[in-house]
Amino acid sequence: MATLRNSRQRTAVLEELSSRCDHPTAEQLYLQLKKKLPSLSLATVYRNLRILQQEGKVVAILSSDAEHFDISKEQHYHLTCRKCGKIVDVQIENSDWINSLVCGFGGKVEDHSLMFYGLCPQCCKKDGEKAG
Amino acid sequence: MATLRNSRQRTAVLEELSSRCDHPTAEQLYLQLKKKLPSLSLATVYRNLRILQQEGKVVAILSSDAEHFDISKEQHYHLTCRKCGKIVDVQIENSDWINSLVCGFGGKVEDHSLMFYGLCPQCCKKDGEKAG
DNA sequence: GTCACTGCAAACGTTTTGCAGCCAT
DNA sequence: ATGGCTGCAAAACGTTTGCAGTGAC
Repeated sequence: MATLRNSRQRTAVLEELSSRCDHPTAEQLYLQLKKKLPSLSLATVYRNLRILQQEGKVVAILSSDAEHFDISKEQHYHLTCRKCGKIVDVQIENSDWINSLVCGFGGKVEDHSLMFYGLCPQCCKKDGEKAG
Repeated sequence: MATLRNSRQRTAVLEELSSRCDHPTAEQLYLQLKKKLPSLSLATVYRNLRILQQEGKVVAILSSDAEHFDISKEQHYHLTCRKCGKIVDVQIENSDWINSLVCGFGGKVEDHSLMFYGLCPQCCKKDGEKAG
């Protein structure tokens, strides 16, 4: 791989992603960043996200609508709210253990990706109020 | 929802999917089915896959290349081989536990989707031969 | 006869790519 | 000055939709 340079755009993508706690799509990221870098192009956002992904600094979250992105901090997972559609972080106990749940398999399990579905804390609270 | 009819095309999609142990994309399914139903259209395959998905007879598998499909049999998971790209079935112990692994979360966990990554049995065997 | 379904083609939204010029090293 | 990077525009990709005609009930 060629030696990477530090472009203002790549730095901005990584900083913006680090400062947000939602998990934006490339376009959401682009719309926000365009306010500070008006000449920014969506293609540049995509290119940098792919580069940062290869570097291991960013992880992609597959979703049925579009790909979402997250900075890769310590091990954690995501839950997609079936009501408001938001993707929120969740913590898990014993995540190391998940790969070893696979049984009777002749191959090799190295990694996994896990998405939860349900209600985010906000929507869950609203649901409780309505029911109560 | 309107009353469903039994079309030759929908039956064929479900049968083909049941008879295969790989997890084809809509297009792979289409190419195979076109041999028996030459007038078949890719749009019809997509439409029927969505209908069967809503009926709960088919499940979609999100992947970075394209959506893959599987008949919904008893609970099982998938592993994507990082060498040959195939998606293979894996069995898991105690899959009911997975939702309850989430801790300190104010929302509600109802479901999850889990994809493993590693080597399929075939590629794992080849790797062993090369190393040994 | 009704209306769910089909094939076709065109449209859609997301992501990638080719290119000429730009800017960090 | 090299060549990784940018913006732009066009293309490519997987998937969906509108429509007129067809076929299951």
